[in-house]
Amino acid sequence: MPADPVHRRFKDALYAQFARIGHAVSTPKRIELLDLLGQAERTVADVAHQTAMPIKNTSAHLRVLRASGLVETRKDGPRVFYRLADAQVHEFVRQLQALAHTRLADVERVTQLYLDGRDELEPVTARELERRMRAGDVTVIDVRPREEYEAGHIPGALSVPVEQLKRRRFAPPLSRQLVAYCRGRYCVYAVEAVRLLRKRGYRARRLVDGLPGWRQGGRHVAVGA
Amino acid sequence: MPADPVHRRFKDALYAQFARIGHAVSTPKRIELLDLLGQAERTVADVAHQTAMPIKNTSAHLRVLRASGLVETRKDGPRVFYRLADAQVHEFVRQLQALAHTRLADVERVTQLYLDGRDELEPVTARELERRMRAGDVTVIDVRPREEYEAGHIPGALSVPVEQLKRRRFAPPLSRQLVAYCRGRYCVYAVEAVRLLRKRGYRARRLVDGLPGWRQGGRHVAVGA
DNA sequence: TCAACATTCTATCGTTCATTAGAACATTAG
DNA sequence: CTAATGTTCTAATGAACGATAGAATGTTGA
Repeated sequence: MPADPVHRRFKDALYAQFARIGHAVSTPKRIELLDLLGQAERTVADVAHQTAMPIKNTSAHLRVLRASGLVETRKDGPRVFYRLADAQVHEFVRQLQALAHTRLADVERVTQLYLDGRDELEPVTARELERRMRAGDVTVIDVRPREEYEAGHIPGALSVPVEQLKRRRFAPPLSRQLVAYCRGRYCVYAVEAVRLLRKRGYRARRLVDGLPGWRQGGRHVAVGA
Repeated sequence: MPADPVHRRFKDALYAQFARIGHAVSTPKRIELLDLLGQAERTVADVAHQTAMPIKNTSAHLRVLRASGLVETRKDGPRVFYRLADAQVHEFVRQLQALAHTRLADVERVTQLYLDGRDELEPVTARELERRMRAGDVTVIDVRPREEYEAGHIPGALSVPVEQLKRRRFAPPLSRQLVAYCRGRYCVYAVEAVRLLRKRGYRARRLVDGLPGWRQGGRHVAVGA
């Protein structure tokens, strides 16, 4: 294989050029602008209004698009009209959107399958839960009776005793990932809670070994309401 | 025009999805990775080497590509193989490069700089090559690395990686007409090979647009050694 | 079980970039 | 000319991102 530095420099330069196009379509507002300009020639103020952006902002984006050669301008009096450079650009944007439609749908589906499949098989480890909580993509609920919660619980967890859960006192958005926990390995509250939540359409899992599992490894436990 | 906040939120969400694809191709190395993965399924270490990047770095980029659904993975033993998600991705990358080629004057300049007088090397069209091969008066050589040849090549072509060519491992009679090809329009292997062969007295030309150019039009591609 | 290897995860650093304010530049109307 | 309008330029800030080091994970073979 060519560790040839000349090849490398050439390739770097070449792909840097390609990336200029990619960069132009790497932001939502710019793609929306390209869509609008594909409809018809438009002024800055016009597209600014339609995209709900300040004019300055819009102007900056259009500048980037022009630097990448995707749009061209025409000046008429005080106004500047923008349009797509040619039909190939229109086709490119269209294909980008088609790709997003098919590929990202797949991503969602696969992710879902993966998560679901894993959910069936394995509860969450304390370690994994800790990581996910840091990432902020999971809500932890303590399904034991209130008193036990107050005596000690995972920091950040919500107190939602199973009784309340059954009465639907707890209704976060369906998109939210939930992790329930209770007393320990042989406590059925968490299992029941997970079953219930899944029936309602949530992605719910339970913490392995409950609160004791969390304590193991010296993790912090909060006390009080 | 709809200053309707619901419309706005919907549009923002929609274009944010599109931008995920755009973001994936907004950086030179990621486009280069997509090009490589379009040739054949590859391991992380493999593409890391070919793109002159540290493995960690490469892994991070591949992660982004996978999150956008453009590539997929397969695990075999300790190794992870990456490949394009489907043909649509290949086509998209191709179109991105074509767009860059036409829209960016700089692309032209850079290309000229490094591949001076490329057209003097008389590229052969796929159609013409096909005719000549049927007539049997030409030898086709694939100058890409062996793995890429095995992943797919023009039927009847010989695998002669440039390294071997330099070491004179390939020595047909001087009377033989040769056509070299590699990855595509921007691949320098074929150009280099043709120059080398001509210096040795052969009548050598290169296939325009390489293997992708052959594929276009639905021509058959052979797989294996 | 250990060791060796491939890859990914986590955290940090430095850079780039989107956003946005303020000033500047054109153009046209009066 | 001045004022009003439309647009761009310059600069500053904050968030996101790429690069990368170090630790962790997972897999294979001894």
